[in-house]
Amino acid sequence: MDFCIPELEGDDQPTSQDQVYARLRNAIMVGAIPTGTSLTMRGLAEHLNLSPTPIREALRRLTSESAIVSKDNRRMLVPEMTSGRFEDLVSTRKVLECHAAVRALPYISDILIDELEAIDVEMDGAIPKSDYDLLTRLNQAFHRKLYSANIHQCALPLIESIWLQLGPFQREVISDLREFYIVDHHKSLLQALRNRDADALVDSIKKDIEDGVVAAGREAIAARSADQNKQRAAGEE
Amino acid sequence: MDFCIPELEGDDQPTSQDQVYARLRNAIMVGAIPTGTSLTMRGLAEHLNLSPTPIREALRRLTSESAIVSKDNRRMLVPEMTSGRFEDLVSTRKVLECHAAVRALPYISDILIDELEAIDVEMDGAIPKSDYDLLTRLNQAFHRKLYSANIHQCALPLIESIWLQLGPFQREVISDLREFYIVDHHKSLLQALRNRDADALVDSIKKDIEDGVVAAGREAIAARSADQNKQRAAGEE
DNA sequence: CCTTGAATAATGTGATATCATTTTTAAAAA
DNA sequence: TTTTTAAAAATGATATCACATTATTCAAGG
Repeated sequence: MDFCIPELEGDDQPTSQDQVYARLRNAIMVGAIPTGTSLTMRGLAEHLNLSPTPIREALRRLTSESAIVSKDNRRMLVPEMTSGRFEDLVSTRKVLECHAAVRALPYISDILIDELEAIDVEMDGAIPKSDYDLLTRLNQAFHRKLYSANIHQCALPLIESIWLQLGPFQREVISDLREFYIVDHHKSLLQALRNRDADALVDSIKKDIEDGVVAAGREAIAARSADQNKQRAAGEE
Repeated sequence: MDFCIPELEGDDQPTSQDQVYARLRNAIMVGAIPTGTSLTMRGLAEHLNLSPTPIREALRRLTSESAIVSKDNRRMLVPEMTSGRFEDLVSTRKVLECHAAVRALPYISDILIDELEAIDVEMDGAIPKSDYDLLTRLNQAFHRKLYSANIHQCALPLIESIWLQLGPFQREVISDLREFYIVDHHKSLLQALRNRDADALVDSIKKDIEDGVVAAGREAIAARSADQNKQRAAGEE
C-alpha cells in the first residue's frame, strides 16, 4: 500500500460500500492505483478506516466490471495493459460509443445541446490548467450526458466498463509524456448534433476517441515493447 | 421466495460465493426468477444453506452486470422488461456481437470451426427434445467460443451482460408461446467462417439474433401493451 | 368497509471472530 | 552465495452479531 487513493469531494453515496466503490473506481480511472500491485482487503480497510466487509463488496463489483482482475491466488489487482488488449478496448469503445450516440440522436433537444456546449466550454477553460483529472471527469460527463439522452439506453454501463479499463493506462501514458495535449472533437460533434447528422456524429466520435490519448497510447506501448526487446537482447548476451 | 433456483450440475467453482453467483446467474438467464420479486439475502441464504455473506457478494456482482437492479429501498430484483429497453438491448447485442465476430475472424482456425460445428450438431440433436435450457447453454457456448478465438477480446463480458438482461424475458416469451421454435443461422455462419468472409459473417450473426426469440419478443411486448391499453380503457369506464 | 398508526417482524449494513490458505521471513543446508 | 525449508505473519472466505432502516401486521378510529 505505497499508493494513495484520492478523496472524492462530492460523495453523496449512502452506504460506505458505495463510497468505497466510488473512491476506488475514481482512483482506478485516474490511474492512482499502480497496475500489478495487489489490493488487499485488510490493507484498504485500514487505509479507509473501515472493516473489510464493505471493501470486499466494492472490490467484487469492480471485478465484475473488469476494472480489476482476480488471480487464481485470490489476489486482486489492476491488470497490466498490453498492446493487443489496448487495440481491442479502443475498437470496442468506438463501436459502442458510435452506436450509443446514433441511438441517442432522435432524443437530442436544443436544450441538451446547450448543456453539452456548456460542459465543452468548461473543458476549454480547464485545458490551460493542465488538470488531467478534471478534464477526464468533464469529458466523461459530456459523453455520458449525450448517450443518456436515449432514455432506453443500456450501453452506458458497458461503455463505462471500457473507460475503466482504459483509464489507468491513459494516465500512465500521460505522466510518461509529461506534456500532454487533450484534443477533443466536441465542436464538430455539437455541430453534427445541431444538424441531426448521424454520419457526421459518428465521424466526430471516432475522431474524438482516435485523437484523444489513443495515439499517445499506441506510441507508449510501442516504446515499451521496444524497451523490453532491448532488455531481452541484453539479457541474452 | 415462491420460486426455485435450479441446481448447476458441473459446478466446479472454488468458493461458495462463486457457486452462488453461478447459480443465480444461471437462474436469471433461464428465467427461473420472476421479474419484480425482491431477492432478500437472508431468504436466499436460508434457501441455499449459507450465511448471507456470500449471497451479498454474488448479488453485488450481478448488480454491477445489470442483471439485477438495486432499488432505493435497498431491495434487489430482476428488472421488468419494457419495449424500449428490449429494442435497445437487441440493437446493442447486434453491434457488439458483430464486432466481436469480425475481430475474431483472423484468429479462426479450421480446428475451431470443427469444434463450433460439433456444438451446432449437438444443438440439432437437442431441438426435438425442446429442452430450452440446454439449447440456451449450447447456443451461448457456440457464440462464446467464436468470440473467444480473439485472444485479446474484451467484449465478451459486455455481451454476457446483455445476454443476462435479455435472458429472463426471452424465457417468459417462450413459456407464453408454449410452442417454440429455436431458429439459428449457425450453418451459414460456419460457412462464412470457412470462407473467411466478414460480410457474410456479420449477416449471419444479425439474422441469428433477429430470427431467434427476438421476433417473438417483439410480438409478446406488443401483445402485452395491447393488454395494458385494454385494461386501462376498461378501468376508465 | 376503508383508512390510519403503532407495534412487530424482517431486512440491509457493517464489524468482529474463526479457519484454511497463501505469502513472507529467516534460518539452515548446499 | 544461493537454494531449501520451516515457522510466522498476513490474507481471503465465511459465519455470526448488533444496529438502523424498512415492511408488515393488526387493531383502533373514521
